[in-house]
Amino acid sequence: MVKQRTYSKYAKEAAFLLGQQIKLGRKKRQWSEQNLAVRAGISRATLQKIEAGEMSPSIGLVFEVAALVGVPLFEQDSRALATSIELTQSKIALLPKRIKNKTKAVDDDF
Amino acid sequence: MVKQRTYSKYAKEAAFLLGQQIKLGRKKRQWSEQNLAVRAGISRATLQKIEAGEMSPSIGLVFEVAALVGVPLFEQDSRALATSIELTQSKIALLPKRIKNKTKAVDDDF
DNA sequence: GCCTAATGATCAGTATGTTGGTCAGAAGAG
DNA sequence: CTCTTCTGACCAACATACTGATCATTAGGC
Repeated sequence: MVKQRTYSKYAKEAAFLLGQQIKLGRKKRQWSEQNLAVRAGISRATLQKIEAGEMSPSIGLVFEVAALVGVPLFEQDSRALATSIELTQSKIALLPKRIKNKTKAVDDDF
Repeated sequence: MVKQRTYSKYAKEAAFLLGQQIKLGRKKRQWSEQNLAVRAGISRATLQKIEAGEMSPSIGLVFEVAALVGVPLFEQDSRALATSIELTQSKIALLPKRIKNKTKAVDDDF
């Protein structure tokens, strides 16, 4: 039995772009797939899925590989991540702890 | 038997930040966990892992949820993704198709 | 204060990811 | 041209994610 999950175009493109950037980063470092796979502690088969931009690999493995080849996640400066986390958490703290049954779209957006 | 995989600090922070941003985006839209889970077509248990920034969920589910609540992935402008993909692919095309056994770090970086 | 529903947590079963192996084809070095 | 090994693709076995359910706690509407 198949589950046949569907993904939005945006999510698919983002995953694909991330995979391409990882492949680019690997090549710039002149690492073979096998080489990078060993460094990341994963199998070559999984690395191939990641670079192909498939949706199935775990986010942990993808981010780990991205970090290894120097693909910037969110922030250009890696030290800025912690700052962004704090900022985001403080924003969450300003909102009510629970959402009551509104289902209305307020959409303040970012 | 446990596998006990380890992740770099950078990868863990990135995943955590993404989870926090998703939680923030959900609250801004005043959607309950259940509400967002249904929209994304996933279980609430999985959504909780995603928002907690755990490394195990698949990148497809994480990106899909992020897209739903409007968290920007890579580019602020969602239309820019396709452009970035092309740009990255053209960069890859400039590099040799195969990496020969060097293992040297050239590190052109980004 | 009461009552409803959101959240946080855990569980067993099923679906799926991940691995290690293998194979064919071909790019690149000499 | 020759030889090495990188890449792309596929497989069965095992590890793990995902689900749907349930329970306790408690925030927030009235």
